[in-house]
Amino acid sequence: MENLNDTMLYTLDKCFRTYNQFAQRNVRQAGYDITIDQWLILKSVAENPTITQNDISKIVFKDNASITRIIQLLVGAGYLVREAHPSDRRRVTLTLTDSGYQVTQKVNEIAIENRAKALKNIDEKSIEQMRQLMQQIIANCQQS
Amino acid sequence: MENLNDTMLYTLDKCFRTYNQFAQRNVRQAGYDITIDQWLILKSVAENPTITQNDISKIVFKDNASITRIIQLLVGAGYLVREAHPSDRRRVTLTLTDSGYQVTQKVNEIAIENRAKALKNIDEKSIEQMRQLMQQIIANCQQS
DNA sequence: AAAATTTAATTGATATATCAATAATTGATA
DNA sequence: TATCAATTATTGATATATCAATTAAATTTT
Repeated sequence: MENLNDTMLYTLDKCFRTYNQFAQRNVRQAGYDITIDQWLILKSVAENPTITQNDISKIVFKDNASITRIIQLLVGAGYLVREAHPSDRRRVTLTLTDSGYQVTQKVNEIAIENRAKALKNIDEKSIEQMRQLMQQIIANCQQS
Repeated sequence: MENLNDTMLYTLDKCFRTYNQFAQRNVRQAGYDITIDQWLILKSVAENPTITQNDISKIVFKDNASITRIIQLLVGAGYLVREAHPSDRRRVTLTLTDSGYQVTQKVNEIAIENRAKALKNIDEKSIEQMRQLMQQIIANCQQS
């Protein structure tokens, strides 16, 4: 059996987890009681007010059921309002409350700092190369 | 607010999740009722029989508590045996059962195929570059 | 229009992630 | 050696992930 450490995908796993933990820690230390995942959903709604939960699940690459539950928490926290969709009653209309909007903005600032710190000392070209490589991996996994 | 899609770390998230879902699907479709996370722990024990749960948590980059719970499931499934450590009673000695060893081997074969499929059409040099870049990101996140 | 299909969202069950608190033991030190 | 500190693992509480099943509504087909 080859060594776990040798594989690129092991490093991908580690990189993802390390960054997530790092980003979450910074948000919490700044005094915001919200998870990165919750923020991503608020952000999606802020950027597209007519978005559906299905759309969100595709954007943040999660299961539909997860989105439902995270949104329940966000409604409970007073960051989001759920209303019936006017023309399609299967759907739900999501709206940010004032405090939801505030938090989204503030955490967004922290997220930008996080990215800058995580990508420190890495040049643009390398980042773009890595992005393309990851797109290729994504495509490979979606085909086979 | 910039677009979610623009960021490299969004792609990292997507790549990680896509690969994980892909790998898990292939293991399940091959008829094995085990998660990738469970397999990683079995593999760690197979490769190092004197390993502690703390060590495992570092290797697979997870919380200690998660490891405890995954191991409980693996013991319940008959893949692992837990015994008291002879000299240090805080520790636990983990041993693979026969069936645990079988499953570890079989899933390992699938994992190798998964990697090959995921990294198809990507040359060695690019993979190595990406690995180094991710190491840099990991280092950046661990410092700041 | 009635029936069948598709779509949007929810729920149940179980697995995993994370933080905080705790228990038990061992190691270090005064 | 008695105390304090560090280590190893567990547990509780809560959040998220995933699959499967379900509900309700809209769309398509017959």
